[in-house]
Amino acid sequence: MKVTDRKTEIILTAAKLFRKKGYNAVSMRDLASELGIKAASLYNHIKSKQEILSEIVLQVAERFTTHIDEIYPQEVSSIKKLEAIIQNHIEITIQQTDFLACLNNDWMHLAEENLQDYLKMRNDYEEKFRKILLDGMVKNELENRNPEIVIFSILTTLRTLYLWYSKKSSIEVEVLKKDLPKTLLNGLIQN
Amino acid sequence: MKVTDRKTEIILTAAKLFRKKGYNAVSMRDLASELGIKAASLYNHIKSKQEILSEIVLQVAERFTTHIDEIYPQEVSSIKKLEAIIQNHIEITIQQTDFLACLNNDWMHLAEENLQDYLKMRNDYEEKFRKILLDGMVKNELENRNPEIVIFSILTTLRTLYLWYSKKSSIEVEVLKKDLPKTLLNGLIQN
DNA sequence: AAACAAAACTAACGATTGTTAGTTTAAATT
DNA sequence: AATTTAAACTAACAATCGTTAGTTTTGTTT
Repeated sequence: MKVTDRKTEIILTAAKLFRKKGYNAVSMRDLASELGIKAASLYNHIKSKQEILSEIVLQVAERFTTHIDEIYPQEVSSIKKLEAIIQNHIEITIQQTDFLACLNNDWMHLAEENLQDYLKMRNDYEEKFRKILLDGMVKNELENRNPEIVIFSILTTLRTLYLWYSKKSSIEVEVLKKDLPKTLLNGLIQN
Repeated sequence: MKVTDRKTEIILTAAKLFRKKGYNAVSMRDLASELGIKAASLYNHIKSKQEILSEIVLQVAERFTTHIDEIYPQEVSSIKKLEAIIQNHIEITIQQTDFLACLNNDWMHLAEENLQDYLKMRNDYEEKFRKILLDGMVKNELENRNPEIVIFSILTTLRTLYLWYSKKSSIEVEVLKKDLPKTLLNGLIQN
């Protein structure tokens, strides 16, 4: 019984390289070389370069989907839900930094069916997020403001968290978990 | 005297394609075909594919640099400065959507010297932004919160504004100009 | 009409791409 | 020890890449 099988190892290494140089800039020979083998040997473990990308992107996308499906129907305030979503983004960012970067940068290089699966998950996620936010505004838990702008601002920050996290890892994760929800939800200007 | 010379036309078309598919996924033949000519003909106007990328990225980067260099030393509140910076991002987003997308997605494909120029401009920009923010916190114009998290959150939203803008152009630009600063600076939760 | 410049063309180059076929080595199972 | 399986290898393929050289077409200026 292997702790990590070769396919997983290939995908993890691919994610690291894709993140650094982008999907199209990483050749199968680059990837093989990083693993200390020849390019042809990769095909004993994976079907194609495209399969590697789809495993990376869809795995993370499913994790987001699963979480929001769990949070969405709960009987708590919209603020609590938003906080839970933010925490989840932070955790995925920490645990799957490279995968998340691939999802952000290279999803458009997914082939037809994989691309459609991804886009569906992404739309469903945004739709649930939107409903939570609108619900909070209706119940006066959140300020009434253009919801699309708020959605965009929060989701964009969460999606690109990995850019910042890998640069400033000196700051404690706990500080991030405490201060990011404040920044995103409570605002900035003194009052 | 030409209204738009051929080189400019090539660069504009390239930016459009780079944005959609990424720098590495767009071949010189793709670009030529989009312009109705053959790939070799492009080289009557440009030196290399790399030159196209650097013209796109560095042109936008210089525009940001110029603006913050103008705002930075002014004798106004830090809030006013931040508002001006946000307005500038919105304007560049509207006027140079494709260029901005290229800067965000493909800057890492710049070759050595171009890459260094870009990174220097980017660092200088962030440094000035940071100083404006810290100054505002010292003067109690802004809430005291982890500045790196705030910087990240605001800059990330501004940088990726183009993603949202091109999707939701139905919303008036004026709404964006009014609501985005509020969202980024005033926060969300009712009080 | 002749001369010139600009901008397109055809053809081809060497390098690199993802991938396949067939073979050999190493490890696990009988 | 013999057999089977897993995972590496070499070699090569057709396609595509950015780019160059040399030529022809087009449009403008003398």
